[in-house]
Amino acid sequence: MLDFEKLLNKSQLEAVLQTDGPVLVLSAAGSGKTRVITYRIANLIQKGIHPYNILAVTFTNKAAREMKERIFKIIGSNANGILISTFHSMCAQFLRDEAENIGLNKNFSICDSQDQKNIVKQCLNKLNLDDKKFIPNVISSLIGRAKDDMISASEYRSNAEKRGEFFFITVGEIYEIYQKTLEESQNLDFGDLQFKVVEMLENNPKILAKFQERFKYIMVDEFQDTNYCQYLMIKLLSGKYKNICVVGDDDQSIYSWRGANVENILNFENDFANTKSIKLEQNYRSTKNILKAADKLVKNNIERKNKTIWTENEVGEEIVYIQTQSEKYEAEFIAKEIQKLANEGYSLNEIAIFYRTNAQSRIFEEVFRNLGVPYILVGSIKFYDRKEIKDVLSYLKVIINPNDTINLKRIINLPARGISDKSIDLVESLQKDGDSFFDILTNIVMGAYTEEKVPNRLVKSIQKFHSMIIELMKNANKMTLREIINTVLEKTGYMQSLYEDNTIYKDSRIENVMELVSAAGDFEETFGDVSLEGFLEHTVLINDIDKLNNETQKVTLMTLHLAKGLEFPIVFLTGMEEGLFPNSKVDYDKNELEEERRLCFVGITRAMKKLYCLAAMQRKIYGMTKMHLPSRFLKEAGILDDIIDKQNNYINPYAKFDDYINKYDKQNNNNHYRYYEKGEKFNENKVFKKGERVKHPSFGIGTILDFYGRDDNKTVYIKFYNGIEKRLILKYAKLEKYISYLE
DNA sequence: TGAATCGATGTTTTT
DNA sequence: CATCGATTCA
Repeated sequence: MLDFEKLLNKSQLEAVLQTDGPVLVLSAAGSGKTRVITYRIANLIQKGIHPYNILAVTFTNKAAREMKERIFKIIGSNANGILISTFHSMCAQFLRDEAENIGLNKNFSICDSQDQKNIVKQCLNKLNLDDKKFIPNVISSLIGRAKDDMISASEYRSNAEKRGEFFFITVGEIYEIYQKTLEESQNLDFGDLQFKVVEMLENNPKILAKFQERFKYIMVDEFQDTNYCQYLMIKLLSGKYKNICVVGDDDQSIYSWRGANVENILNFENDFANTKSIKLEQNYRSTKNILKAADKLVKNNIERKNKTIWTENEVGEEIVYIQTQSEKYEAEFIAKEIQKLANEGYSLNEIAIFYRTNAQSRIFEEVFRNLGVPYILVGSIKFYDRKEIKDVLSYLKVIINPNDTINLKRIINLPARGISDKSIDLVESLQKDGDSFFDILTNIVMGAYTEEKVPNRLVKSIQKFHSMIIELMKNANKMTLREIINTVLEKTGYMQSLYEDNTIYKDSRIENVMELVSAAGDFEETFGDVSLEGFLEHTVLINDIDKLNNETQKVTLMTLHLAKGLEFPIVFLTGMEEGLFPNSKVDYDKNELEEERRLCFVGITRAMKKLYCLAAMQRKIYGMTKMHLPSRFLKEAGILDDIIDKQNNYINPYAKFDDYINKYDKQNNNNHYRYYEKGEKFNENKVFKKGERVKHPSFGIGTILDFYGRDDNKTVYIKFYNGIEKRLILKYAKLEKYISYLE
């Protein structure tokens, strides 16, 4: 028996023991919510609840896996049968289990956001719409949001018609065709997985009753990130026994642009009668200094549940703020600092570097590679998103389900086998109701059409392709995953085409495809699942971060979004600049600034011992060098004061942004660090460069003409405004940079 | 059909 | 700056 009273603090204990009825756990960052969830599950099982009746939902596979590991560590095989899963994997599983009862093909494919975008593009073509006006990215995200909100295509359209909004009426039309395309190809997108489950539960009382009976106890992690559809699902599933425990933190809601609805957590008590609310406010992760900054920052948000976050941890080190000349020196500074930290005894996997946008990772990779800092980059281009991987996966999907037209069309002429886009159009024109694309191919092969309708040459090409697919389908049953993939690579000529490819991608593509084969092998070993279906589902629903393991001696690089749920002793928050973070693309009027601020809060609260905040004065964005002021968040968090001294003609960066930008000397690109720490003046500079204007306490303002010597003897040659030219020992000269914005 | 070139475009992205 | 996609050219 576990002694919960010893293992948990008062509120944690309360949350663990309160097993029945709706429970809302508001857990501040680092307050041990995973601990609560795992012990709560342990408690349920100890009380005699069968694990089969327990469901725990998370958002990432990593979180799910960690939770499983921790539970099995605590109570071992007693936990067998428990369902700990992400919303999406869980839904995919439900749908496959119930496929027959709801008229779904059990072998449906799941398409990712890239596929979604491509399908939208196809729909635009069909409807003859301008993709400048109806940007595929925007449309697919609108469709995604609609599904999150449980709005079907027809509803979407009729809603728009009621409002008389032309743009959205058209979006509705696209949505309708998009949905038809998916259905015909027996594909589900991420939104569908959940939408269909809710639909299934709403329309089939028997199925609903079965699920309700099974999941007597339900727990949801990161509840602030749930969307309306997920919320409904949870409400339905817990409808009978009402043993629903949700855990979340409204201050860490950073996915509203993905349909997450903070209201779900804010209104939980109103929506579930007799909710027991528990607050976890003691932080076990960070030092007082770090926590103070995070708390100070997030208090600037108006829309939040009021809570105090506190810790008994040590005060710890001051937060370090560094401003560098450019993004390159930002990276170099960090590299050197990492070296220092490593010498102090920190291991590299204790260090993380966060940034707002993926583009920022590039310079870190470059600098770290040059300086030999081992790093692991999480996110950005995901392995399974790569073209060559998607190609091979498309083949596999077609082998499982030849009616998957979306993927069939993707690979039918890849490598080229004489079935061009025109040929595809021709084949489609022969389509009759109920026929899939593959059915028509079969008909053509069977000789159902005359030479006039389908030219002989095309029939031959299609025959070859068709028999190849049939052959692969037959063999797939008898082979291991690895063998299947290897056979596909060989028989389809795809591997051959990679070798014949003479672009710069050749080597990496071959390498990646090999990697896929070994990933399939790993999958067989780890999951003991040898089914192709299982592997394919894994490839769509898994994310890079899921593979992140803490064993490797490498520094972690990732976006702030990916950082949620993780913790590191040392954290570097980079690119803390106005325009970048908060990002200038967010709509400040639509509360999106508050979400940026929460993102910053998430970043700060990842740090356990030491936090560095970095900003670059200038940064290349899309090839253009732009000047940036330090982020307002630094000021809000009390990390950076009003550092610009008005007496010295320096303006307050938070007051006159444009002035500062316009008048900054853009020629400035000498190679030195230019940084100052908290409390120091903006003009703190030990290094000067030729042509720069300086201010001397007695001689006044002048221009640097040249330098002589080095180190302590370094002499500077200055021509002052009153005509006097002087040679001065730099070390003793008490020079300041002189930058006037008032001229 | 494939290479080549031009030009538009670029916030974050659990699944 | 770098990438992707569409159009054009061979």
